[in-house]
Amino acid sequence: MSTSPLPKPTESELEILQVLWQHGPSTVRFVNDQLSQKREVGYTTTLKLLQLMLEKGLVHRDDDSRTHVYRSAVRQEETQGLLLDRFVDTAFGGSAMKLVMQALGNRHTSREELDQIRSLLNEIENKDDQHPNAKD
Amino acid sequence: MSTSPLPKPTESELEILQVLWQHGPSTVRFVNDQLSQKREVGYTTTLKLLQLMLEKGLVHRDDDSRTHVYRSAVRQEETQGLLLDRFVDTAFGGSAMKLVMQALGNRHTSREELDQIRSLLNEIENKDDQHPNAKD
DNA sequence: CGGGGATTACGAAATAAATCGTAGCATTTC
DNA sequence: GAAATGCTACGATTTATTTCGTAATCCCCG
Repeated sequence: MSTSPLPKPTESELEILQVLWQHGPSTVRFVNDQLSQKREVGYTTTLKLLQLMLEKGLVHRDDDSRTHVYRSAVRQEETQGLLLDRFVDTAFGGSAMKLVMQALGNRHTSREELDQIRSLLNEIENKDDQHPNAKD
Repeated sequence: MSTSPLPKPTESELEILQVLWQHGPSTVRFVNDQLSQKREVGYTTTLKLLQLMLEKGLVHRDDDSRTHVYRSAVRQEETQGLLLDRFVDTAFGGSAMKLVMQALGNRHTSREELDQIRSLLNEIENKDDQHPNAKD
């Protein structure tokens, strides 16, 4: 019943996943071009990373054609949730609350966003009341 | 204006900082005992880490007495803010909003906590009104 | 005093992550 | 059909981090 081993991506792997999440299935060339916009990175470096990610099960690969196409094997929300867990733990001593407070307090948040959060809060409160279980 | 280089602590260093933040200035022995409650870790490992952190400027050391006492040289909120920035960037593609939403959505949040956030939201909104403090 | 226990200093091994060079194969091009 | 081009495979190196062994030193207790 392994829902999914869900290996923990490193920072570089995360960068790649961002590209795949944002642009969909991509070639090594494309991913590398994207990464290169932010910083210098060799083609084979990106290639190697993607190969490692394939082994880890972080991505799938379509190698029908000579030029392989990679796509994310993990869902964005799920992965981010996982990382969030780890981060809350290591950086905030386990208190998600503190993290949220800090995230809200530290940076500028528009009124729109504030309202957005408010409705989320209400949703949570309601859902919590009715079906502690119903997800989705 | 360079507030301070503020070196980025690694995960292990973070663990130690948590101890120092939580318990105040401590001996190597104490820090090691605390860490050992979570996982096996050798005494000299902790010692070495603290020494490295001293060099990096992450901690101060009082070596008046033979048994040195270390204390954090960085403030908790500041450090956490720094890490949060980086994390938002690498894991959430820069959207702090998404992070907050996910943090709230994914885990159980008590009504009390929800209320806590609500008041924070109000505070922010008010403050924002009065002092359009262009922070950048 | 003198030994045992604890502490620091330091070097270096073990591990993890990222980067790249080179070789080899396939496809295109002339 | 041979050279040029572009791609993958793979090993090796580099860099960062964590871990620990050993030696020197100090302090307390008998």
